[in-house]
Amino acid sequence: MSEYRSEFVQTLMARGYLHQCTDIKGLDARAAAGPITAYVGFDATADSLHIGNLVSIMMLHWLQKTGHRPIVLMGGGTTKVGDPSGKDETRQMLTDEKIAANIASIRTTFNNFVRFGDGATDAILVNNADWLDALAYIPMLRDIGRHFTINRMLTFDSVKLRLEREQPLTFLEFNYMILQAYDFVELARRHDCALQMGGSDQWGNIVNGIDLGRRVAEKELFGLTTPLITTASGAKMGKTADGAVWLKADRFAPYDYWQFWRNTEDADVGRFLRLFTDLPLDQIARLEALEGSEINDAKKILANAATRMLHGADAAEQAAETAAQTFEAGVTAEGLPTTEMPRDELDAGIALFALMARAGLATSNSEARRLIKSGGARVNDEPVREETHEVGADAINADGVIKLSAGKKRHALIKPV
RNA sequence: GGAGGGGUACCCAAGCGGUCAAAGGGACCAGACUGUAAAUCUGGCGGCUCAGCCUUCGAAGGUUCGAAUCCUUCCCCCUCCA
Repeated sequence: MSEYRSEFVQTLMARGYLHQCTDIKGLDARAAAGPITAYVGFDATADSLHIGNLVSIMMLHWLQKTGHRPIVLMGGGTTKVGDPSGKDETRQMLTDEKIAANIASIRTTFNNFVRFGDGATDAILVNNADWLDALAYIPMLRDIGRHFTINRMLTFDSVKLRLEREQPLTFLEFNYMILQAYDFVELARRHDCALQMGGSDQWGNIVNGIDLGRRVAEKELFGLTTPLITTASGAKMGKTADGAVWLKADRFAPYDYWQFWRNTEDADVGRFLRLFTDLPLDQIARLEALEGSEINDAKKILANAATRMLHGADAAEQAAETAAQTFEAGVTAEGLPTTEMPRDELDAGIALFALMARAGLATSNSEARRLIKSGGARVNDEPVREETHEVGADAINADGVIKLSAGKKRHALIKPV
């Protein structure tokens, strides 16, 4: 039924990963003819990727699953330069040590999405600092720089925006697009990489790489971008009460990650199942068709599958179990975020608002007071409206902890030690 | 270089001597309704053991009993002219 022959392109189309492609027919033909190598570049400005990177990561997953070889490109070199896209101001400089530490931290995220190794379609992870750091200035200018006109570089949004606002754009940052283009050429030479994938904001940079590849390496390269994922209500995905949805467990716990998916809007369930899980399409079609409260089952499956992909089966199961106990059985679940507290401090008694803040359910004592006053606070599932309510050792429940709740969804445990 | 306009809380944006911890909207939090959904309605939305106090309206000074509001200097943005 599909007009495409390669399983890779068919999958991209069917699951909704494709936004733009430089030559979809050509890419399809290449992928149908045999294994291709493709890459996605990731920034090393933080020690964790976030949910905005997930679509790209999933594309690498499908790439491999449909018989091709993924390259994870860590931007160890380009991070030193700083992508000016979408940034009003020059980004602060990171030290080499910090960048190296970030890369080391990020790389573990990929373990569950792609298989690394030495086989023909095994994924590899490379750092563009390996070649960018060693570039010699004059040869670089002569070999690469001559293919870029300032006229064209000035038309790029990332540059234009800065200039229009009279915000400084340093020569360093101005070079970013050249380096990213060069990355593609280098990967084509070293690893016979033929395709770059990325978010829709990367289109311009990707096209640059393709042009450069044709000129200096005489290779035919392809590029494709993924759509920007928003929720059905139009909000940008991944904003929560306290910031971004991170992919590293120490920044965003697996339980919270599971909850994030569990709370997906009805209208997004099918789309998210296709994008963020590896469940078969026919199963997704059935789940998507569920109506009314039955769609909650689909959301649990989404949460399980998405959490499993990132954090593994055990973590997913545990999160699901914690959620089932908390929301369905109404018992105290061990898996909730737990804060330890010295026993003697608890014996002395502490005001509820201070305890809520300490447990991370409010960012300040004032916020905790408001929360309690507005009726959102519970101690061991009993509503408490008095902000200065003393909590002491007598509040320790049968499970040996104190369960605090902020609203219906956020829970935390205080554990005496 | 000349002439105007402007910088207000997470974001947009009112206020232009006291009644301003600062209108309104968005985001966010809680309550109601539900299905741990959306939409809707209600309340909240600087900090502090909080009927009170403390710190905020680009920065620093000043006038005044009293300043986000007036004056001085400085920094930054926008528009038009050259």
